[in-house]
Amino acid sequence: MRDVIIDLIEKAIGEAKSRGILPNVPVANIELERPKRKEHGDWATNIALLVASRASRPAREIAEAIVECMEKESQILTQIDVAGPGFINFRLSPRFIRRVLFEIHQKGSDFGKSSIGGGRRVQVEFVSANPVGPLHVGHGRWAALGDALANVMGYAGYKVEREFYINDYGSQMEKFGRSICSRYLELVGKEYRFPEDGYAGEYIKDIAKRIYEEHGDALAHLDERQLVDRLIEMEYPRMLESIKGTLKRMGVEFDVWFSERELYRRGDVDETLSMLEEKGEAYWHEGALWLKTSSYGDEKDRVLIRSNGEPTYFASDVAYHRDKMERGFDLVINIWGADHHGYVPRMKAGMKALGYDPSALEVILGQLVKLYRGGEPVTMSKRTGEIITLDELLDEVGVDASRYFFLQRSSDSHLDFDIDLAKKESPENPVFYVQYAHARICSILRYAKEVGADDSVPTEEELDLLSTEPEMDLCKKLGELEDVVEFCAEKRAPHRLTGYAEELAALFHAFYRDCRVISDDAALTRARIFAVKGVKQVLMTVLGMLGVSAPEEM
RNA sequence: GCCCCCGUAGCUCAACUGGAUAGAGCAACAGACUUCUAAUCUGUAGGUUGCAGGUUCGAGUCCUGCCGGGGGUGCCA
Repeated sequence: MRDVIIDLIEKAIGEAKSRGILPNVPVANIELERPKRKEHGDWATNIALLVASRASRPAREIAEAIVECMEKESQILTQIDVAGPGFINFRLSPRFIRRVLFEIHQKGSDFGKSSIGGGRRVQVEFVSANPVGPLHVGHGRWAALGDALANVMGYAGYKVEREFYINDYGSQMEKFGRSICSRYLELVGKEYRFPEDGYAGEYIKDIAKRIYEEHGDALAHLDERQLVDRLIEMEYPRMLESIKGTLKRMGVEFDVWFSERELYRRGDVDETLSMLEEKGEAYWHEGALWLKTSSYGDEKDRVLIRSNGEPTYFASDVAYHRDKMERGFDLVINIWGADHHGYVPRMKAGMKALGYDPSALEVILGQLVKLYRGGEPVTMSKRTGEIITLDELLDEVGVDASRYFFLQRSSDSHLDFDIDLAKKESPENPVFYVQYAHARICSILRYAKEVGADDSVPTEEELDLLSTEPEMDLCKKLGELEDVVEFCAEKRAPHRLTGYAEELAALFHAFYRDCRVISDDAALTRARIFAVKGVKQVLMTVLGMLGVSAPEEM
């Protein structure tokens, strides 16, 4: 659609130049946009304004010249106007607008797909929580975001893989083991100092209690090192399973669970580090191995191997990203919490040091989530007195509302999550508003079946009966899906999907009020059932990308 | 100190990356149920886009400097 009009404009400009009514100046890329105001038509371009400054002639004059030379394409366009300072506004023919319904009918769930991604292979790595504790609410936001982004990019023609990186190696694991060890020995009645930076959460005590119940004091004879290792090996897989369970419950499925240990086991870390050393990108200083990240835009060089011989998290991360690149992804997207923001230049520098294009790595930094209940911020769980876990939130407000709320805002602004609102089953709650539109459509279709209404595909002439404003608005909005998908994919901004869903739902509800679907007029009924089915399909598609269910009845 | 993000209606946010009269939802106020789901709809009101400059045909958007909020600035992850 867009391309067709752009093509017409290009031809018109060429024609105007050859007729000499347009000065022969270079013309920038033609941009078409959907005007905010209805009076400005269905599409508009500012090309005359851009040309005007180069040609030093009034923009309106340029615009007139372009319109003058435009073919009158009556099939698609009914009106071309010059407006305001020199915009050219296009109005689509009603028949063309309604045709979207045939397209939806034909393509089904493929309607809205775009090929803008060109089949490029993209990996989205997200959540990647340390398996040392339950997921918290912030992880929920990244889960919803990463999953929806992967969905929408898939729709936009990318080949997307979802990956979870498991930090099952190093100091976090050690801390986890020592924390449990301490709680366990406490139960056994042995003296053991709780690690200074250990995990203080109640869940650690629960784990220790369970171990005590299962094993009694049978483990207490082990020396500290053995015991900690034993506890790590026993408990981190369980924690990981529980994390997987929570994510699954949210409807998030990963293609790959990538283990940090595996990197070490395969020798990837050593190999990567010696490679960097050989290339002269890493050097030894004061007993530690440093990567020359400062020569690639980082503030200073970073340590890969500490002077105590232990590799840093950064070391395995460099190896990990090398592995990602070697797997042949064209683009790798990492979703990190905003507190990792200082880590971005370091990682990008790491990419350069390895010899990869740092623009193949994109990092989305997500801002934090604040929960509100009764207008008051909530930080702690009433039940446990600790940070609210994702599972608790899912218990309270459900998966649909959680996912929808997590996705409502741009990832780079703070999210205020109103628990009371998310639970409300009323139109103030956007999840219910959108889902209700879908349920209402299902109800209409059930009724249609009940009264034996003819729901066969209408002819184009019958579809012409959809001529009122609510009907046309609805069709126009349906036609925007592909644009929305492309925007969300290219800007990595799936939150715009929620806005689109709400707009579509609002137009449907307005249509519902003004246009009775099942009536005595068989042709009109056919046309309207067809329209309503189109809306249903698009709502399903959008809710599907958001990971929110589309209920048949509510 | 330096770096990054944010600041738009009472509240939560948009604004298609520089376009036309800055838009939605909620809350407020006034209306609409012989109806395919009123879990809905219609209307009214609400603004010096944090402040001050600058760039140009045109700025919420770009540049500079302030102010306020958040995050970062480890041989932590």
